[in-house]
Amino acid sequence: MARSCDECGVRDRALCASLGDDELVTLGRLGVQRRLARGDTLIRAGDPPLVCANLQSGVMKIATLTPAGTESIVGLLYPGDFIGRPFATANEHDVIALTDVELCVFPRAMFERVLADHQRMEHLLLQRTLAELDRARRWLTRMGRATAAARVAGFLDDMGRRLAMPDCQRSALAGPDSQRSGGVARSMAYDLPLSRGEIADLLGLTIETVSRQMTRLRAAGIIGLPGGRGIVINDPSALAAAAEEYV
Amino acid sequence: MARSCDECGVRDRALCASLGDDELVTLGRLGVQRRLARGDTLIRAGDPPLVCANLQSGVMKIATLTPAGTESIVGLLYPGDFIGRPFATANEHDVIALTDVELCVFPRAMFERVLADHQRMEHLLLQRTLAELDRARRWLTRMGRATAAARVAGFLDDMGRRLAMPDCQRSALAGPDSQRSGGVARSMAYDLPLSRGEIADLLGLTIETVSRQMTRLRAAGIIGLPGGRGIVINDPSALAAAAEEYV
DNA sequence: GCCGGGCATTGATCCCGATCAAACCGCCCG
DNA sequence: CGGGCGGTTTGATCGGGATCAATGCCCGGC
Repeated sequence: MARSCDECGVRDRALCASLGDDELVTLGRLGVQRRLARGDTLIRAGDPPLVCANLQSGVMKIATLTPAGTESIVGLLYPGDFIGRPFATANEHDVIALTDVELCVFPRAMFERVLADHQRMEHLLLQRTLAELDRARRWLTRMGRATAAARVAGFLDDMGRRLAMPDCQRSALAGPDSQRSGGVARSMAYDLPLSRGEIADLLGLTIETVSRQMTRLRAAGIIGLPGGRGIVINDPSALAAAAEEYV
Repeated sequence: MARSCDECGVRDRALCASLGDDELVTLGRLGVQRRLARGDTLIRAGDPPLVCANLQSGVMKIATLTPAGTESIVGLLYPGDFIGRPFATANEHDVIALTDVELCVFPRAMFERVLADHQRMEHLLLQRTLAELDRARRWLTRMGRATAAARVAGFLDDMGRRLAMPDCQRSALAGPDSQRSGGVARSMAYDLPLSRGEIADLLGLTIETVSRQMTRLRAAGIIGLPGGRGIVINDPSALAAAAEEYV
């Protein structure tokens, strides 16, 4: 666990990238390092928003309990991502660790003051939030019209791309063992941070359907399932194509 | 159509609410008033983002064409809403008029400069974007797990609430003929700005299913369908309850 | 009036994914 | 080594919503 911001693995990827070294010292004093174990809850829906945070390592989920009691996952958080809902009166969603995670946590009121004082940081947060909104809306069209096969393929594709990004290399997960080179997607392997049940919650499917679609993709030679949560993407372009199967 | 910002119906509801009267004059010179007819496209997915705008009256949709060619609607825009995607290199979605609309349009680069100069406006945009993200995520859980009945009920409920808000009173739509008073929801009537097909695109259903669910709600006495696009909500609390039918 | 076209409703049937049910597979612990 | 337990896979059946098809309704043009 990083002692100071200098050692922070996401120093130039998180919102803090908008700060100079001197400002960072000030912010560093406000934030406290925290570890959460897999399954721990950082933020609970309905509670007043007490904290904001930067995710340093691991993966978290943004989720809600539906009236029927099943959980719906509406987003995932990766290293470097900002967590929390400044300016709100209540949290809309739970934020829960999918793996063991490391966080840099700030009291919300204090964080809002920092935002007001550092226009570049507020600006960066705006850009990210706009991008996140686009991403949520892309997800929305997938939830609206994609078949079960396309949802699973799209999920595996997205996850592969995300975990291939540099800031996930040093995370608790097994790193991808190969990379995209020269625009051509090469095969890669990684461990899913989610259980089958969580994937089902994310995709609006059941565990059984997720499992069946995965075995279909394996039977087609597109992916390998070495056991546990391991995934091998043998044919990334076929996977991407499978993700386009819309109604 | 308003000649100046003073006459603008959404002056204190749009992003401009963050500006003083003097600043408003400057901004007013940058913006140009535009009318669009029902069905006209303001922004096309894939194009570089040339414009931002404030919606003054009418309703618009944010939509994408799926690989299969059907349209998926990922959001609606009402009077006072901000339109556009500053800081992006390409538009992710189409923005299309559902009714005749009035807009106040700005060149994007110019609008970005205004944001940089007016921290309060950028702040307001951030707050709205965060709220919009929450709304998109709430929608996401509905798309993931709600039954067809709950989707339709939820849509009618949301639309009723939105059109009951003050800034829609003077729009091209028939205004609601009664209001919620003292926290108790009263019956109301309005005209839907969307066709059955558009509702289907929004909810990830087919036209036939939307139609059937509406007749079910009418048969239950919860709503009335006076013809055309008219909607009468007889029993708002029953409608809200029907919107909670999740898997 | 009468026709024609666009949208909405209603009906019949089909199919994908949910549900119910039963193995199967590590993995930890005795 | 056996047994139990959580998670995953596989199988059989069911049902909600899609699909295919026909009819109805409204409105505008002539």
